[in-house]
Amino acid sequence: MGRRRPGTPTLEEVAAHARVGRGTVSRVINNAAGVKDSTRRAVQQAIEELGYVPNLAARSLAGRRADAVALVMTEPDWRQFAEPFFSEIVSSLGNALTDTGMQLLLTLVRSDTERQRFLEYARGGRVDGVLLMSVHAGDPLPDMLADARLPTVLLGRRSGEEYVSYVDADNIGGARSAVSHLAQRGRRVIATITGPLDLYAAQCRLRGYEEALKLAGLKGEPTLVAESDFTTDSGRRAMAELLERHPDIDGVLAASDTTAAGALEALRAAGRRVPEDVAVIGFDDFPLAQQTEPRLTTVRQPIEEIGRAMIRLLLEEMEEGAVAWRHVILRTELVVRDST
Amino acid sequence: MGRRRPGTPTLEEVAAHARVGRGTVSRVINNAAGVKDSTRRAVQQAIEELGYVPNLAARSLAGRRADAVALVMTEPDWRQFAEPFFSEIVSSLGNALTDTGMQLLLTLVRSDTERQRFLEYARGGRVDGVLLMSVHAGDPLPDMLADARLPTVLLGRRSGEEYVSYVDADNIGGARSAVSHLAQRGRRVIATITGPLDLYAAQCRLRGYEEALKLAGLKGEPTLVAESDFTTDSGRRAMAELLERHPDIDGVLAASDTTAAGALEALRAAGRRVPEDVAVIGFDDFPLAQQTEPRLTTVRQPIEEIGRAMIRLLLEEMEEGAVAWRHVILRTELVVRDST
DNA sequence: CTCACGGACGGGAGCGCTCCCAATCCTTGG
DNA sequence: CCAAGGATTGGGAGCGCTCCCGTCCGTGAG
Repeated sequence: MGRRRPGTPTLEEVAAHARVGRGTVSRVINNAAGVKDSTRRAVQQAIEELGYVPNLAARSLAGRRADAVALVMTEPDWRQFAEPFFSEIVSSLGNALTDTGMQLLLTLVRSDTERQRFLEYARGGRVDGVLLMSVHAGDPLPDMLADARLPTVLLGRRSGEEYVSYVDADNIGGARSAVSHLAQRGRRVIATITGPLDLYAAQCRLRGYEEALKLAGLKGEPTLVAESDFTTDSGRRAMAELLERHPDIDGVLAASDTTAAGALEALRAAGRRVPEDVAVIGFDDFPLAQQTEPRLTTVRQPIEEIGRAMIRLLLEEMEEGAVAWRHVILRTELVVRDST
Repeated sequence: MGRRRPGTPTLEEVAAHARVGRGTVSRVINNAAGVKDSTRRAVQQAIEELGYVPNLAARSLAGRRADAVALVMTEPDWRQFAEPFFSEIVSSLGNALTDTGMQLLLTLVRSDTERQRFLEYARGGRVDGVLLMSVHAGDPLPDMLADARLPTVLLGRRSGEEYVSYVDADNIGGARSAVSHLAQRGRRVIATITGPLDLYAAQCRLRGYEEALKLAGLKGEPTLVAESDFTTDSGRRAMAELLERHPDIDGVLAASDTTAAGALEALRAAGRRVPEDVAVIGFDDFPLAQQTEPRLTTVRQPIEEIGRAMIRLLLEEMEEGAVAWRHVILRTELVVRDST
């Protein structure tokens, strides 16, 4: 396959055109110090005139870096692709990356073939580091990346025993404070709609729910727990199911705002008033949470900070060569609105 | 910044270890012909033992290709990120790319800075070609890419006068056949919920709607047209608005299945039966269309084929160096279900 | 006027791979 | 048994850039 692009001018040609040496042009391009102002201008003009664009492959080869990081989504995430969480995270990563000059590359890993290809890509040095979206329990990719000594940061963790670097929110604490809040408002039959339980984050939120029930001296029953997959639809279904099992429910913690939105619909359909009959709390604090009727009380995840923290950890690992793992757990915050 | 990864073995070292020449190892890696079987095995073993991974920067520099293509989403698309269309397209592109050995890289361009950075990335030779998601009217990126002589293929076009290569569905024909179908079933007051009209595709669907009305001898009124942004919510709102303006509406063409789903909700809320009182047609034929109540009659876009066609065009341009523009318009198909 | 010193600048030495031609090795046919 | 011809193989010549060291020039002190 002949994929060559037509002859772009090279550094050398720019140098000749500006009547300076190769090194000087390189210095100008990377705006390093130690170039007289007049020279710099001359070089810049030559670059302009020739329409020079640095060849990144050559730079990468000589400089031993790629100036790019990958954000990988593995198959199970893919179904969450449509959820706001995803686009919010991508945005925050993009923001955090802007002044490093690195490109953010999203890649999809849906099969073994694709995983293999991505590994070759990453190990081949096309990215300096890898960010992984919410990894699921058995995902082998993080370890493969760690084995390849590629700087890697997970969003969330696969279990309590995670060694690869990660940034996570305090899901247990968030869920606990939400449920405590419900209990304080006098709710006595509190149900929860969890996320997919192969996600550690979903497990943690469930644990926080259980802990808070115990603390409040309320009884927890398995029938008060329904699983969803974070979609509005599954939230609606789960809520309907819960209502059928426990018509006396007066409080619900949903695993995400999207799920909570579905729960609200189901409650409305069942003729329950929110918050009078049933109080509802979401999780995440997406913009969505302020558009529901009533506006949603929810547990805020600091998404912007999560993105910043991930990039910071990644840069640190790149700096020192992935010799240590760092874990950051960010505090969550209960945002009280009209649904409780 | 020191982003160097620890010393991976090089081709040369593999060659030494297998007691062959550099060229032979290269041949084995790229599994080119002309290597004795015994030699090939020896080399493969050496690769295995040393854990060799080819350095892609070097390959890229020497081979003048990147073995990667970018899929760019510009800001206005970003809001559609959450729509199923997007993930379906990405999937189909991924499928179409599997046996070319190229990596698919999604990149986000949300600002001028990011556009500039992406251009440097692409012009710097880090990708062999660029795919652009549904471009909006004034988007300058396609032309910038064309100027840089980068193989580029758009999904959809910006106007009827598009020169850059693109793959599009026959939106006019699809809308026309949908509305004709409504007319044949005896509907007389047919409204439409369009997509964002700065998208040419949305304009085309509107045009098809108008043409079909004329053909059926029905009157078209501006008040029968409402604009949406492809979301379920906006579909619901648009439908409510239309019903208010024309309580006698008996047929609706929505700009997408998502919008149609919103319309269905609004109709239900208004106490209209579908299809008895009002017939509804969607556009796209997403899985969603079979989950609504009633199941949606819709205009099918051949997404898998769109993906395949985009990749095919891109490969052709890469092959011959972007000397010609190709346009492919794929036929759409009316899928009749229960909503008409 | 001479000498030391520091800021600018030039260009050699790779980075690790692909391309390609020349050299070498085997076969096969006479 | 020998030569011709195809199958294999080795390795030189880059690809375009960064790194870094040595040179050159101007300046101020002696």
